[in-house]
Amino acid sequence: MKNLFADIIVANTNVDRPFTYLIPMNLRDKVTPGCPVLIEFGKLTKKGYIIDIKEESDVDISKLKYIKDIENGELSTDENLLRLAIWIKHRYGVTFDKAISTVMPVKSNVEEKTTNEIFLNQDIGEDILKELTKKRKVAWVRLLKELKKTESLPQSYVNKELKVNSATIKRMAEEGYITVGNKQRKSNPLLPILKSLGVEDFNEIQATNEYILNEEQKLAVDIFKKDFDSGNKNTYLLHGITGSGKTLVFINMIKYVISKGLQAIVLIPEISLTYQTVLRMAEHFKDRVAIINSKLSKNERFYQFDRIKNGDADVIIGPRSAIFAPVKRLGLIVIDEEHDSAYKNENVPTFNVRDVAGKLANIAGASLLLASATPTPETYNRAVTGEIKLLELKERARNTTLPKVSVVDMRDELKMGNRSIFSNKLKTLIEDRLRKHEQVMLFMNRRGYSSFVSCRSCGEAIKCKHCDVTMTLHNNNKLVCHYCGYSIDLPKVCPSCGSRYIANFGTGTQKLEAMTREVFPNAKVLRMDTDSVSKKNSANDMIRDFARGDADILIGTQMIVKGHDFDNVTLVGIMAADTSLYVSNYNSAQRTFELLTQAAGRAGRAKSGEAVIQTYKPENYAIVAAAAQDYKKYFENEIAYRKLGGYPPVCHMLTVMISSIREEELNKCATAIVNTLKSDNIFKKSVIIGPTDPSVVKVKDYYRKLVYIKNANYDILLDIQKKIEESLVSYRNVGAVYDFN
DNA sequence: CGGAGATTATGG
DNA sequence: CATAATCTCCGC
Ligand SMILES: [Zn+2]
Ligand SMILES: [Zn+2]
Repeated sequence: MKNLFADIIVANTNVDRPFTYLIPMNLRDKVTPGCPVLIEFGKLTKKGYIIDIKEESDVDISKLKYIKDIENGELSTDENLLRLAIWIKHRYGVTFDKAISTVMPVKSNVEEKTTNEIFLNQDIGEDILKELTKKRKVAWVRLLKELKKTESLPQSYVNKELKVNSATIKRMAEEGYITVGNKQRKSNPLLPILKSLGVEDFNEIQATNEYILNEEQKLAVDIFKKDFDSGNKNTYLLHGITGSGKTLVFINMIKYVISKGLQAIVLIPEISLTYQTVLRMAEHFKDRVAIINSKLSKNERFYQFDRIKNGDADVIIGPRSAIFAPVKRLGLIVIDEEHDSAYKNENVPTFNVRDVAGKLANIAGASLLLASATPTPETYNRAVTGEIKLLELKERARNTTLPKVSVVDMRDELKMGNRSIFSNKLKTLIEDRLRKHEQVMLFMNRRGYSSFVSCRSCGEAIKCKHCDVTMTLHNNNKLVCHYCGYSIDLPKVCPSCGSRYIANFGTGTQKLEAMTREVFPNAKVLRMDTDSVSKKNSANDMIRDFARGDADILIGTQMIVKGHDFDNVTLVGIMAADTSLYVSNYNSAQRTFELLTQAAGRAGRAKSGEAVIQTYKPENYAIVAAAAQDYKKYFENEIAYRKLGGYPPVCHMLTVMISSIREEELNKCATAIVNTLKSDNIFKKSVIIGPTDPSVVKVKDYYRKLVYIKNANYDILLDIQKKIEESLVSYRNVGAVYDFN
C-alpha cells in the first residue's frame, strides 16, 4: 500500500512551519486534518496538529518519522475551522500554533466527574424480596425495588432520597446483591441553560405573543429567504432603530435556515447575554439551543461543544468565542450588536469577529447577518458601497415612538449656579416620574472605574509596583492591580508621605448613588455595576427586582443599558455623556454615539419616554446625532473624520506595541524601527506615527511604546510587520505585538 | 521552544 | 587543558 503523509504543526514551539510525518496503518482511518496528534519532534514527544494529508512528499523519506498516536481528550478541529485558522494566521501575522489554538478553544474534556454508582447484580425475584422483608431488611428492599426499575442509581441519591446509608450499601455489596461502581456521570448539558432560566423544563417557558412580524420585519426576512433559496449566501447589515425588533427578524431567519436542515451561530456580546436574551432564544428554539458563556465550567463548556458537534443543537448562542463552535452544517451567522467593542479580541491574534465570521461564512457557504442600531462606520460603509446588503427597520415594533431626547450643557448649569450632578431639567423630570410611579434609569457613561485609595495629605493614589496604574480596592481590604494581578494588603499609612489619612474614593456609580439618595430621599435606589454584581447571578436578581418595580431609580454603567428592557422606564438620564469621547482612539466618537443611542433607547419601550443627555461638549457630532437619533447624520460626520485622519475603513491601521524591561533599549529600538520604516521605499506611502507613549507606559515591569502605521493596502501592513520582526531579532530584550484594524 | 554540538570565556 | 557559559543551528 502507498504511504500516506501528514503535514503537522508542532504545538508550543517557535518553529512556525509544517513538518511531514508518516501516518501509520492503524491510524489511517482515524486521522483527519485538524486532528491533534502526538509526534516525536527532535528528541521530544510533542503535540501537533495535522493541517494536511497527502500521498506525496518532497521530503526525503528516510528522514520521516511516524505519527505516534492521536492526542485523546482533545476535540479534533473540523476542516472549516482549520481553514479558518490558516486564514487567521496569514491575516493577523500569527504563528500556525497560535492560530490553531485560537479556533479550538475547548482544550480538553477535563477529568469526567466520577461518582459512585450502584448497580443491580442479579435478577432479584419477588421471592428474594419477600424473604428480605421477612428479615425486616426494609432498606434493602427499598433499594432493590428502585434498582429493578432503573438498573443503576447514583449513591448520593440512594443515601439522601432512599435513606439507605453507606454501611447498608456495603453489606449488600458484600452479599452480592449490588455492586458499587464508578460511573462516568454525564450531567445533562441542558442543565446550565435551564438553571439560568430558573425552569426545570423547556415547556415551562411561556411564549410571549410578539411572534408576528410587522411589514418592515417581514420584508427583511423575505429578502433573506429569497436570497437563501436562490443560493446567494450574502452578508447583510440589519440596521434598525432601538426597539425595532431586530431580534425577531433574525430569529425568523434562523428558523428558516433550520427548516433547511442547517444550523446557526448567534453572537451576542457577553454583557448582553442576559436572562432576557437567553430566555427569548430558548422560547423559540427550546432544547435545540446551545448556550456558551463565561459562567460555564470547563466541563459544561465541553458538553455544549459536544452537543454542537453531534448536531444536537440548531442554534448556538454565545459571545465572541462562540464563532469557533464546531458546527457541522452552518447556514447562518448572526452578529447582534455588531458595533460592540467586545467583538474585538484583545489578545493576539487581535481579530474582530466580524471579519472572522465573514471568512467562516465564506468557507462554509453560509450567510452572515450583522445587526445593530448603531453600526460601525466600517460596516455601514460596506452597505453604502453596496458590498453588503442593507436591511432597514425604521419603526419601533411596539407602536411606541422613539424617546424625546434633550441635551443639557452642564457648563450652563454651572453658570446658573447649579453645582449638583443633576441638571435642573433632569431633576424636575425625575421628580415627575417619581410622582407618577414610573421608573428612571441613570446611566453613568464610564467603564466601571473601581474604587482606588489615595492620600488626603499628599494626594498620591496608591500605584502598583509593577505597572503605571492605580490599584483598586477589593472588598477583602486588599489592593489589586488589574493589569498584573499584584495584590497587597491595604496599607495603614500613605506609602509616599507616611500620613495616616488615606481614604477610599468610591466609584463613579457609588458617588452617583449617594448623590441620588441625597437629592431624592424618598426614592428607592438600586445600583448595578461590577462591584455590586460580583456575586453569582445577582445581576439577574437585580434586574428582576427592578423589573418588578422594587426600585424607582436604577443606577449603573453599561451593564444596565445592554440586554434588558423595562416597560415602566420612561426616563433615562445620561450622566457625563462625554467621558467616552476623551479616550484617545479613533473609535471614541463611535463608542459615544453607540452608548448614548443605546441608553436613550431604553426609555419608553412600552410607553412614550424621554432621555436627558448631560454633557460638557454638547456641540460634538456624536452627541448631537445621538440626541437627534439620526444615524445618517452621525455616519456622514464620522466617515468624514475617518477620511481626514486616514482611519479605518478608509485606511487600514497597524498598531505596534513594542515592549521591554529596559527602558533605554526600548526607546532606542522603537526609534530605530520607525527610522528604518520611514527610510524604506516600499513603505514610504504609509503614514507612520510614533513612537509614542501608550496611556499606561509600564505594565508588569515592561515599558511600552506605540507605533501606528496606516496604509490603504492591508498587505503592505503585513510586510511591515515582517520587517519589524526582522529588525527585532537584533534586540534581545525587546518584543512587539501587532494589532491590525 | 529546547537539545546538541561548536565556540568562546575563564582560570590555573 | 578542563570546565562552564554562550552561541547557532535545526527538527520532518
Ligand atoms: Zn500591576
Ligand atoms: Zn501621602
